[in-house]
Amino acid sequence: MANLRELSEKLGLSQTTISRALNGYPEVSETTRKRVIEAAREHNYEPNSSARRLATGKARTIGHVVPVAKHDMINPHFTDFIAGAGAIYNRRGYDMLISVVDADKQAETYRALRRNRRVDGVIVHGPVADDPRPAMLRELGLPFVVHGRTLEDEGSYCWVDVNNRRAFAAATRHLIGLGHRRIALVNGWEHMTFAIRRREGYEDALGAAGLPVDPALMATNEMIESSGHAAMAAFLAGDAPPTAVLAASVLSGLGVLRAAREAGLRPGRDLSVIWYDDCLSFLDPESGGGTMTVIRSAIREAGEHCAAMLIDQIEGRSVRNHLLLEADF
Amino acid sequence: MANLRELSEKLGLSQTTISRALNGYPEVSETTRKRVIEAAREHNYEPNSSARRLATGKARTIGHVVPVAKHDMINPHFTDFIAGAGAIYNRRGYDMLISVVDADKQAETYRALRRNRRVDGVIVHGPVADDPRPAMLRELGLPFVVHGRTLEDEGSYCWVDVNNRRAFAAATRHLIGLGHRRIALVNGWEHMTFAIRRREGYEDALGAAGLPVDPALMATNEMIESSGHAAMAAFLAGDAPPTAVLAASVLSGLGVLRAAREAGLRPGRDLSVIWYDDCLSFLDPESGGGTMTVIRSAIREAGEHCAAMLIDQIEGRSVRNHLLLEADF
DNA sequence: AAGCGCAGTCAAAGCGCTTTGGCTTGCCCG
DNA sequence: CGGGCAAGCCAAAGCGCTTTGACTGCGCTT
Repeated sequence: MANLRELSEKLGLSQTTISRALNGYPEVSETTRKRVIEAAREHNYEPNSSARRLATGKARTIGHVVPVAKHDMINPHFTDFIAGAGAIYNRRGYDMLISVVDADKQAETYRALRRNRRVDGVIVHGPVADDPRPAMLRELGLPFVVHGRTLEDEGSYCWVDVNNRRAFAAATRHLIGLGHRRIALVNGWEHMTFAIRRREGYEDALGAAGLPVDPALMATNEMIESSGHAAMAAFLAGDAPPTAVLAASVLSGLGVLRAAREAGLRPGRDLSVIWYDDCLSFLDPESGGGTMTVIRSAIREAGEHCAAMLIDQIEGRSVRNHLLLEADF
Repeated sequence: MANLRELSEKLGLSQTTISRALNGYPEVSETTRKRVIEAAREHNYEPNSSARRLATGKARTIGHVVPVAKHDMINPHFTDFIAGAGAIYNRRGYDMLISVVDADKQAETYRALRRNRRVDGVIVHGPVADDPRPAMLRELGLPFVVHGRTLEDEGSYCWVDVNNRRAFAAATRHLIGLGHRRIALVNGWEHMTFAIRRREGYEDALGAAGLPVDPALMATNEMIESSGHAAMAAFLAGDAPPTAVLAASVLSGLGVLRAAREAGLRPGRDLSVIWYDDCLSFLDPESGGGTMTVIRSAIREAGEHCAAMLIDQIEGRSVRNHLLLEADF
C-alpha cells in the first residue's frame, strides 16, 4: 500500500534506484536489489499502474471489442477463446479489456480506445466478408490480430485462422466416399468469412466429385440449436431430402439430430451427420449420441496464439504474422 | 490526438478551463464551453485515461476474476453475464477488466488488483459454501458485488442472486403434483452455493410431501452434457429408476434426455424432465424436443444488476444492497 | 601523479491530467 | 462612490511513476 516515495524514504535510497532495482535494470548492485525487493514485499509495495502507464506511455492492456446486437447473443465460443488469450496475457503481464458494444458502434469504440490510449492493441473478432476493420486499425496505427481472416488482403496483417475450407472439403469428400450423393450443408451466417470458406470447401469437394451444388440443400443462419432444427426440418419437407448433413457447429448439429429424430430417422443409420466442433468445452462429442463424425479445432489454442502474436507485435519482436491451424478430422 | 496543453495553447485558454469545460463544471461560461467542446472534437482530443486515473485516483474500471482450473472450462453462462454487465459499464463509462487465473491464485489476484489500483471494484463469481472472498475483499477495502451469495453472512455485503431454493422447491412440488414419487435431481457441484440451495429446495418439497430423500436419486457434478448423461445412465441402472428428473441446467438436461432415449424411454411420456435454464442464449427451450418443462432465469439481467449495484456503491450512492430475483416457472 | 573508465547512486524533469486557491472583472447596492 | 460579491478564468501544485543526465568514488592504466 506504500508508494515509491515512502519506500525510498524508508530505505534511504532514491526513487530512481528503487525503480531500477525492481524493474531489473543492471545499474543497481545485487545487494541493493535484494534489499529493495525484500522491503517492497514487506511493505506490500506494487507500482501504481496508472502512474506507470502514464510515465511509460504503454497501457499493457489488450482490448477485445465484442459486438452485440440488441438482444443478440455473444458467440459461446468466445468464452473459450477468452480463456486461452487470458492465460497468455496473464503470463506476460498484460491486462484484458473487454468492450461489449452495439455492433454499429464498433468503429467508434476502436477510435476511442486509440485516442485515450487505453490499450496497446486489439484482437478483432468475427471478420466478415468486406471487413473495414483491418484498414481502419492500420490507419489508426493500433496494432491488432484478427481471429479468422478477411477474404482479401490477408497478407497485409496478422491473423490466426483455422483452415475451414480444407476441413469442410475433407468432410464432404468423406461423405461422398461413403456413397452419399445428397449432402446438405447447415452453415453459419455467410457474411462471416469462416462460413464462406466452409461453403467453398463443401462446394470444392462436390465439384471435384462431379456432384451438383444444390441450393435446396444449403442453409445459412446463426449457429444455434434452433437454426439447425429449422434447417433440417426444411430439408426433410423437400422432395429429395439429404442422406448426409454437414453442420457448422455442435449446436446446429444437435438441432439437426432433433429434427431427424422427430421425423423418425435414426442418425447413424438413416442419416450421416458430421459437425464441426470448436471444442466447446461444455459439450463433448458424445452429445449427439456418438453416432456422428466430428471435425475438431481447439479454439482455446487459437486464443493463445492470437494473444501471443499480438504481444510480440506490440513489443516489436514479431516473427510470423499469420498462422493457419488445421482442424482434426 | 492532441493533448490538453496543445489544445489550451490553440485556444488561448488555460488547461484548467478546458478541463472544466469538458467535464461539465459550472465555473465556465456556456459560450466558452461550446468553443472548447467544438475545438476538442475538431482536434480529436480525448483525455489520456492513464493521466486522468492518476490525477483522480479512480480507475473507472471494474474487475472480473475468472478462475479456471488447468484444462477446465469457463462456465458458459459467463458469456451472457458479461454481455449484461458490459452493457452497463459502457453506459456508465466504466471499463471491464477480466483476469483469467488459476483457481488457486485468485486471492493473490484480488490483492494485486487492489495494490496497484487497477480497479475500483470487482464482481465475485461463483460463490462457494465457505467462501473466503467476501471477508477478504472487505478487509482489502475493495468494493464488490457477489453474483450469487454465500451461505452465511449474506446481510453484510452486496449480492444479486436468483431464488434457487424456491424455484427448485416449486419444480419439485409440480412433479409431485403430477403423481411422481421417485424424482431425481441432477445437480451442479454442491460446493457451489447455488447448487446447495437448489438441493435444499428439492429436499424441502420432498419433505413437505412426506417423500423420502433418496441419495440414489441424486447426482452432483459439473453442469455439462456428459455429466447429465452419466447421472441418468446410473439412475437407470439402479433398481428403482426415477420417473421424473430435475436437471440443474440445459446442458445436463440434454444429457439426461440422451441417456433416457438410449434406454428406450420416451421423454414426456415415460419420463418427465424439468430443467433449469439460465436463458443460455444459444440453446432455446425447444432443444430437448419441447417435451419438458423449464424454469427460466435471465442471467444477462443478473449481470446488469450486479454492474449497476457495484457502480452505485463505488460512487457512493448505493440504495439497495442485495437483490433476489425470482425464476420464471 | 594524473587520467580514465566504470559501477552505483541520485536529483530533477517529465508523462497529461485534475483541483486548489487565487486573481480579475463587472455589477449591484447602500 | 466605494465595498462586496459573483462569475469566469488562471497558475501552480500535485498524482506516482520512469528516465535522463550528472555525480561520486574506486581501482587501473600510462
